[in-house]
Amino acid sequence: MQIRQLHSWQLTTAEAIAIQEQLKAEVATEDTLGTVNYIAGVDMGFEAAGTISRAAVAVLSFPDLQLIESAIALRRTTFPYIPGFLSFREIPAVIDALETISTVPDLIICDGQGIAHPRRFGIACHLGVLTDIPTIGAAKSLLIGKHEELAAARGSWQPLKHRQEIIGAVLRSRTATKPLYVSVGHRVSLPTAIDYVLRCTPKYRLPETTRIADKLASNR
DNA sequence: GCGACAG
DNA sequence: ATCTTGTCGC
Repeated sequence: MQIRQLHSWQLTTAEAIAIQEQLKAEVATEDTLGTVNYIAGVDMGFEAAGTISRAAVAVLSFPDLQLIESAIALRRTTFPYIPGFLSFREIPAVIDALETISTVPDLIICDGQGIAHPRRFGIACHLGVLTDIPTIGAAKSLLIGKHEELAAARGSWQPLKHRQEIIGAVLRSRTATKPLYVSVGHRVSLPTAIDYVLRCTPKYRLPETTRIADKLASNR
């Protein structure tokens, strides 16, 4: 698939902030997804002391969650890890991998935040705006926001709030395990995002999509 | 100025 | 993310 090149990736943090502030206006928070037959998971791994980025994309059928196609892309790492700027470090290699797949996904679940971000433009939003494919942010830990205590049962969730705003949901994808931080990426509402994440976690805490992409990205 | 801080 | 073995618990 082809992905539009909206900007350079060789940036200072000040320039990155300007891009986030500009592109967040293109993020769609409502549902505009069609029939979902394929869901992709994307994840990153690093080699050579972090100098090489390894992106993995796994396209699974939905709702049966069977691996249909996968791709891996290696690329020199050019941006450091700075909380709030994850997309500038990971998306270049992810795009390389996405460009080689033939099964265009109807939905992408990202390993990181969507609008649950200081400027409401986490990696899931960024990838969504660039590809114009519906995306969901499903992170393993918190970036920003506060929430009430969460019940232990799978399926229970609490709104994640930041400055009077609901920016996502803290979701128990598996009973008695640490929750997932789910937020809107692009073209998917929060209730729909929660629903897809639950339907992609029939057995483990992490979505099957990211679990498979994770294995591909880590060489083992 | 002091902490918090996706992967 | 990555460095790393065994071990506790359902």
